[in-house]
Amino acid sequence: MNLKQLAHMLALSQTTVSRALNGYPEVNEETRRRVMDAAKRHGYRPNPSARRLATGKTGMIGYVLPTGASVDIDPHFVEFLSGLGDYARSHELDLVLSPADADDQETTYRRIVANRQVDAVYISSPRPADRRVALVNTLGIPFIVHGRSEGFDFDYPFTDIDNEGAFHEAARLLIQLGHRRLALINGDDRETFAIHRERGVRRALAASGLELGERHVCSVAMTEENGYRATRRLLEEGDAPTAIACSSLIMALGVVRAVRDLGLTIPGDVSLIAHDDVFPWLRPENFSVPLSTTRSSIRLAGARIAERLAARISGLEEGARGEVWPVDLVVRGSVAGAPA
Amino acid sequence: MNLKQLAHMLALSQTTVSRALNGYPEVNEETRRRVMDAAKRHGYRPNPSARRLATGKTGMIGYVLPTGASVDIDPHFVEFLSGLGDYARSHELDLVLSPADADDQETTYRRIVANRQVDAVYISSPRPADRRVALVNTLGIPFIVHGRSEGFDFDYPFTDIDNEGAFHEAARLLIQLGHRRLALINGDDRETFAIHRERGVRRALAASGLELGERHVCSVAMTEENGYRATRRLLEEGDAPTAIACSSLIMALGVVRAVRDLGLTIPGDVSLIAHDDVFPWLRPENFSVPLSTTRSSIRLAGARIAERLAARISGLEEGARGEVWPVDLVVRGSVAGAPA
DNA sequence: AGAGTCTTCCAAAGCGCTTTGGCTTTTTTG
DNA sequence: CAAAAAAGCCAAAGCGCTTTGGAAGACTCT
Repeated sequence: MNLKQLAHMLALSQTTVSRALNGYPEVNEETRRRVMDAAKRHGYRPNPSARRLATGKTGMIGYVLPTGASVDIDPHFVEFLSGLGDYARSHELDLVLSPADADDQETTYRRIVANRQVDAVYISSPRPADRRVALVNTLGIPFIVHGRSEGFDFDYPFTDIDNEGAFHEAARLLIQLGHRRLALINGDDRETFAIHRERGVRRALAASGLELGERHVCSVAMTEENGYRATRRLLEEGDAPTAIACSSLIMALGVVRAVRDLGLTIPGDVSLIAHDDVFPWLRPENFSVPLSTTRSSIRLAGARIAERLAARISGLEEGARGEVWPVDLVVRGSVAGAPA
Repeated sequence: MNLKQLAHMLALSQTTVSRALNGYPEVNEETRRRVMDAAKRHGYRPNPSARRLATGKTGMIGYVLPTGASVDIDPHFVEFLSGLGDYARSHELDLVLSPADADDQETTYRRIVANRQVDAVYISSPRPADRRVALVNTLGIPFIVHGRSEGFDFDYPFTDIDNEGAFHEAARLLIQLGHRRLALINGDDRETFAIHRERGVRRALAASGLELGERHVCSVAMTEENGYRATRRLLEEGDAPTAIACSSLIMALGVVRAVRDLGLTIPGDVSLIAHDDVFPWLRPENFSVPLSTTRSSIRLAGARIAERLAARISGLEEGARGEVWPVDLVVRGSVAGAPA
């Protein structure tokens, strides 16, 4: 059942039927009702390919997925996706993932924009002066950044969490508990979130006249193994920290294992605070010692990003407003006063 | 730059240019070269929306993503996606995720087929007599199932791993080591993979005249917490098992924690074998006691599914061939002879 | 040399929708 | 009550591609 047939059986023109269906004003309400009714009765659904060719609208949002043999997609992604999908579903939006060579995403961005394959895109894991953000900004497609970039001469719309504030609070708590030597096991420090977290820790330390030792900060891919290695290194060298802030629950698994392997305890010898993105399958309260965390649901962020993208597509949202969500600091058993 | 313009500047008809570009035989090689050349020089890329309307081909593969507040997307998904994306990239395929109410995916399948939104779909986590498989089969869109369904009167194409064989081997090893009371901590037993794994364990036990006790098998969502709970329950009751087979590395984290909490050791008191889908961020060799596993890279499966989908789209693959991959049994420190 | 075959190209008809520009008919207005 | 404005509808022109059904010219064959 296409428009032509529907129009024919209603003895109306395609124009009128189309307008009736799309809510244009220049059609009699009585007629509109008839059309709507017939459309529903015959299960008429406009062909998206045709509509797309005519309008350029696709009803899809895009994400360029970096791939490659050595590229691992972050497990956070799936949780983000849950939120995004949840919102998108209720608004009949689909998500198209365009895989791209991790080292050349630009080509793919250009393609999906030139081809009008999606109505909007989002960008995640941005770095300072991220080229994707600049590119997408000039290409003129609606977008939202999940996280923040920095150092542009233009503003852009983003949704981020207060990484700096979160790690500032975490560090401040540890300092108040008497810790003097903190360490930070961070994610890839080319990404803004990691930079912000480090900044937060440093700021808290500085406020008490302390510093984050050169060797007390490390930046690695967020795997269990890396958490383990970093911790071993930290604790086996001289000047070992008495407290660790850690950027991910998965790395924290490795931290806990390393501490145990060294015959030390949490929080007796080492206090630990990790960032929790809220995975359903790994909860900080269930660690052998319940883990203190800075908590922010990445799933909620996904839903929010979808919401903003939808708003931008339909013109409800404009401008370059950035929003920064506060982060909870949840204290559990893994922190204690510094050992004497 | 569109076809019309290109044709005009070459003083050829759109027909000829189109055919030259798409490799039809009825065009002079010399002409084809000219066309190809000009196309490249001017960066001509056919508009996919238009092509799509004309041919019905989209260059996209689809996946219906079950969503809902209480629905958690499996973290395996992201790893599968890595593989899929990796292959898809090299073939200029995009993946469209259509979020659907987890309880009504049928509507979404019908929509994406009726609308011709994708050229093919894949289905994951199938159950016996899975309605999605039956539906997609009758709808006539090319598809591949990742995993297996059962109990149809038709065949369908799938790629699965030998879950039964893997768990059969695992159980057999444990039995050979003298274990008599095995337990299985399984995933959702409405899904085929879980059924197959249980079958594998039972078959191995039966071969030695043993059985899988009623209370020695549990089927839960694969979270750390559920692994923990299941293990506590198993080990605290009478008739506690001396060996555990576990369907996921994430649950195994909980198993290990529970064993430790009870003051027991692996493999001294309990042997443990878990299934490993090969996550880059959590490796069995890095468990406090290196974990024996049945191993199969879900990432490779993703790539394979993409490959088969591409083959089906282009007509290179037909029929309903199912392929079953063997699974490695990797023995590490977490298994030992049964305690006396 | 005329008939039949290829080879190579083209005009035009879709694909199914939206949107422009205009044409009636009805309603409002001075 | 005539003129102007508004309401309601339509034909047709896109959107940019593929594909059908020729047709012209070159080649082969008897």
